[in-house]
Amino acid sequence: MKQNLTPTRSHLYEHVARIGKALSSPKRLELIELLAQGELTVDVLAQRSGMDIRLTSAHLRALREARLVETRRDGKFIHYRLSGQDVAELWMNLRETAEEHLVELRVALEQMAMEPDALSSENRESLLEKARNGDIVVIDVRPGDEFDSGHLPHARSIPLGELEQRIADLPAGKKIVAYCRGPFCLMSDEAVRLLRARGFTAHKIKDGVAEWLKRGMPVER
Amino acid sequence: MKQNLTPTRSHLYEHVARIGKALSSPKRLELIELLAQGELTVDVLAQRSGMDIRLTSAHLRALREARLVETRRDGKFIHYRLSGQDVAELWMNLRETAEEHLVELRVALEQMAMEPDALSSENRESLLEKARNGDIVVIDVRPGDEFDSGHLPHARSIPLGELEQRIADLPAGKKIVAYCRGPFCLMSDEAVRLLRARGFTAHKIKDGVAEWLKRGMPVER
DNA sequence: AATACAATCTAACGATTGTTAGATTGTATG
DNA sequence: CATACAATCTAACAATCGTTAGATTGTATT
Repeated sequence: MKQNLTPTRSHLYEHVARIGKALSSPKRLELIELLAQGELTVDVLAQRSGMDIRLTSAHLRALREARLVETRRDGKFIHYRLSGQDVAELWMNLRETAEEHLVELRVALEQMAMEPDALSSENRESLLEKARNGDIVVIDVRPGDEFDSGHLPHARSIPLGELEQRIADLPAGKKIVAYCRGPFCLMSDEAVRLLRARGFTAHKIKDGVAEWLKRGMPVER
Repeated sequence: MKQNLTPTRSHLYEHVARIGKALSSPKRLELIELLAQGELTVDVLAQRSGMDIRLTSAHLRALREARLVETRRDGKFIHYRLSGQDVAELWMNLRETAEEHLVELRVALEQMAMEPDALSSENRESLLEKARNGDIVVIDVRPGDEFDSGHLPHARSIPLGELEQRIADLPAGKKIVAYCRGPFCLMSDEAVRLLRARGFTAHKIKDGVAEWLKRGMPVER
């Protein structure tokens, strides 16, 4: 990293490329996506991403050097968070551009996930409306702690692992709408499969909390 | 590039990371910025970026493999263009996030460029209004061919190199507003310096055509 | 003080990238 | 058909990066 005293044009691009570099690794992108849901410690990030904690730490270091994440110490634990809402939006922007232009990605997504209910900005509002009125039941199938750190309004927390036991709690006649972490998360697909097998009318939406926020929709705690 | 038959979660991030990788090189970012103004041939890109044509070609190849650019053959020439408006917006998004979080970038910009007129979305409209009424003169100091392929409404093309000779054409009493390629381009700064030395009231705006378009403003041909 | 645990640091490797330079392909023109 | 030129391809090198594993730091607990 040659740091000349008089900065030139090319230095400007080098700085921006630092951010690009931080976004050039699949593992780092996964970490950013996890952090888009809220602040997390290194070992939780390691668990959720399935990486070794040392590798996780190394990638977080790279993200911190690019100023995309910040840290906070709390006793033995170090909490990482995105340095701003704009970072989460940059990740989603990158993901959307990839989905737009990379056929391979679209194919892979179609193979893995079931077709979700389309969610334009109008029917995001109407979904909220129906959920408020109790016409539909919105369930959040992420682990309970993720629900606690922020979730869609009027959503009920039913972690995927507990869905089978708690399935009787759900009203038989109503349409169920499941969501999880976002477009790359498959827990809601699993939930919909299970619910349909038990005779429910169930759909998934692609949105996670981060996507919901990006569209200017409210999130509850 | 291991391509498994059954795609997994991690494959999804790998695809997105392909886009990130394409954005991880300063030279490639410069090419994207140039292309954000419109379609260009390889040798023009090489000239404008100051790179060897072979290196330019290699970087364009990387961009094409990430599907961020597309090509069109016209005789001996191959024209490159961004594969969509979203790519230009992704670049600007990346640049804005870098500017937001990297102090070094902000410092470098301040050292190199003069303070521009702030341009919120309201006074973008009012700038347009004043330019239409003839209260101010908007000059585009980029090379003439860049002006031809798209410019701000009511702007006059006065390439930086010709400004000194044509300075008499400008109305003495009116405020001059100069623009060029965007925030990383310094031609408008040079123009403002020259104009002020000759007694004009001159300001620059950071916007280039791409930034202007991103804000939903009209562009002329 | 000794132990436990979260997190980082360090060193090492193999793989990937950026760059350079020469050779080659493809198209238009005389 | 020969020449000119745009653009790509190929080979090679040094530099950088991702990953692994062991050693170390810092904080809380006993």
